[in-house]
Amino acid sequence: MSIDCCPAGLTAPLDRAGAERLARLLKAVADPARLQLLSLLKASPGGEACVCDLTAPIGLSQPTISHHLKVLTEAGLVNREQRGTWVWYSIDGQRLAELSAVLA
Amino acid sequence: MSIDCCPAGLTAPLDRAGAERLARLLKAVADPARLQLLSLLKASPGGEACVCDLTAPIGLSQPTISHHLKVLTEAGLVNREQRGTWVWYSIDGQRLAELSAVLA
DNA sequence: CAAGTAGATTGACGTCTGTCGATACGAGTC
DNA sequence: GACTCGTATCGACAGACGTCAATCTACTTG
Repeated sequence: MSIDCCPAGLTAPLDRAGAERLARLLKAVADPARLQLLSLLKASPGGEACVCDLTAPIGLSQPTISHHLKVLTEAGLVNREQRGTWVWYSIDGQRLAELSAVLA
Repeated sequence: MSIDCCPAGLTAPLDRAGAERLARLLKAVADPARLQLLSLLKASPGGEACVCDLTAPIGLSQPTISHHLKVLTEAGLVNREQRGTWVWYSIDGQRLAELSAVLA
C-alpha cells in the first residue's frame, strides 16, 4: 500500500495527522453521487467516460456533477483529460485499490 | 461480499438507493476520530478494548468518544459489550473486510 | 441505601457539505 | 468574429456533522 497516510493501514494506532489524511480520502468516496460516478466509470469501457454521459444517469444538475468530479479528481481517484470540446474522466483503479487495502 | 448495498461492488452501475446505503457505511469510517478508534481496537489484543482505554489516546472529550463509538456500532463495524461497570468494544473485522472489498 | 465511577444522552454551537440557478470560460463551427 | 455547446466557477441556502459542557443512568462497593 502506498497511500500517503498510514503505512500500516489500521493495524497500528493512527496518529491524528494520518487519520485526517485518510479521512479526507474516504470522505471523497463516502457520498452517494460520487459512488455512482465511480461505478459508472468503472463499468465504462476503458474505465473512462465523458461528462456528458455521466450527468443524465445520476439525475443531478450539471454543476453538481462537475463539483463531485472535482472532489474525486482532487482526491486522486479520478483523472481528467480534455479532448476537444469534451472532458473525459477515468478511474484510477490502483489508487482505489490502495484505499481499499487500508481498510482490510 | 455480503454487504447489504451493492452485490457487485462498484463494478456495476449503482442505483441511488444502493449508493446511499454504501455511502452511509463509508461515512461512518470517514472521520479521523473514528479511524483512530478503529485502529486502536484493531491493534488491541483480541481486537477489543474498554472505553476507558480509548478516550485518553485520542484527546477528545468523553461524550465525543461515546458518540463516535455509537456511530461505529450502528454501522455494524464494532460490537458493544457491557462487563460490569465497564463497556468493551470490539472490532468486526469481517464487516470491515467486506466494506473494503466493495471498493476493490 | 448512599456514594462513587463508567459511560450515555441532551442541548447548543460553529463549521462543513451537497445542491441549485446564474454566470463565466473555452473549444469548435459558421 | 459571432454563435453554440460542453464544462467549470460563483454565490447562496438548507441540512448534516463534530464538538463540548452539563446532566443522566447504571453498576459496584461500602
